[in-house]
Amino acid sequence: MRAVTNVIAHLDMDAFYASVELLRYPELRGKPVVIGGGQRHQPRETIDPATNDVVRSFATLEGYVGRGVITTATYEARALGLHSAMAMMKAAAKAPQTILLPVDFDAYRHYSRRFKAAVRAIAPKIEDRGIDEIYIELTDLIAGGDAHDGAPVRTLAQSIKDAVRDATGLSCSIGIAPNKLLAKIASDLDKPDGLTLLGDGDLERRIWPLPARRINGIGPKTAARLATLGIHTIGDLAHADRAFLVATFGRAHGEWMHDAAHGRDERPVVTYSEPQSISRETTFERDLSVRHDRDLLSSIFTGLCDGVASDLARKGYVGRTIGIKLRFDDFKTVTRDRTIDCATQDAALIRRVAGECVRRVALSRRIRLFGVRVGGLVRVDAVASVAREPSPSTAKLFD
DNA sequence: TCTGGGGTCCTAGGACCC
DNA sequence: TCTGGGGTCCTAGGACCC
Repeated sequence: MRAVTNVIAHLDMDAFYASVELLRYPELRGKPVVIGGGQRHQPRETIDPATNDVVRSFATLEGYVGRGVITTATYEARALGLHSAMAMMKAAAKAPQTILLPVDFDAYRHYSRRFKAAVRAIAPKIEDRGIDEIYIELTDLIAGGDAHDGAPVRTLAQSIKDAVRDATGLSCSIGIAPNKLLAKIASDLDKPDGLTLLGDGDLERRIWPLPARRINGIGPKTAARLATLGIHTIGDLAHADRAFLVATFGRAHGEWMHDAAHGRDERPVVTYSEPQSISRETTFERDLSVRHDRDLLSSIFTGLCDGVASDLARKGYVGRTIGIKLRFDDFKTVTRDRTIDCATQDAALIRRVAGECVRRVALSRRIRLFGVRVGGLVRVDAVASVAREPSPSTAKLFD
């Protein structure tokens, strides 16, 4: 009997937010465009009196002032050196004529639901990995055929890509491999509109030359540490001594990295998971002083608590662990939390407990970011009783 | 010209209980 | 009185991902 080879796909929408915007504004196709920032940069529509046509005008990065970052850049903008997570001010200095559009999460969620439904109609076992990517379990759909570089796999993947395009007008890239780790790397190998199959022998040829950073789970910190040890590629990592990696990075992390570099990964495709926490946070346009901006901070705080409470109610959860996050002007971040006896989704109770958490932090610097989080979630219909604040809290926040 | 917002998971120490 | 483990929960920070 032959061992069953798993067939797992990773599907990643191409420049998702930007591509959704291009459906709406097709005249921007082919131009450098970035999505991000606040809501100040909506396109303006005017009527051309001569032709009666609607004429849109778009903001550019030129003269951008603020703390926004790019969430998505079109491939044309990437060619200019712009990429997601880049500060908009920096991007403006680099390529001021780039068109800037505000984010519209409702639109992206709409297209997200559509592409996932289209995939599900073909392959029902999918794992959500956020708004624009999923893993797809294909093992059972490849009926006995050769899992690797066989026509059935490629045909199936192409039919998924076609279904996504039919449902949304958008392109995606798919990677197919024996596990999630390799499928994820594969989907990135031929972007955009890619379809990459990884089979026997491809590990050494196609994966080992890649930077170690391409392994999902090796971030900037770990990659930098690896680089100081002379480990740059996935192949370097695979050839590194396992005991040395364990000694340097700890048992769990060291063994995981070594296994990953050898393409070993046995995580299943998980079709459902419960949320662990719900949070709201905001970065201020300018750093706020506890002394001079107390009323403003207090009303922002109340707004965050109200937001978390309404998210909990809408999604049907209550939680016991209430916490806050503060980021200061030096970017140092502190968190405080407290677990209460009875789970809640009540805004006033969240506000009171979170306020107690704030009072445990020394507030000597100006504040850049404020966040409120509720964790330890359980479904509201699964608990016997829910805690509520008897009356609106009058406790002062910043005394 | 620095560095968003929403998450997950891991680690490590201390409290507390058996 | 001293000497132990193990298990679980709580808290704070950090790395990482989309």
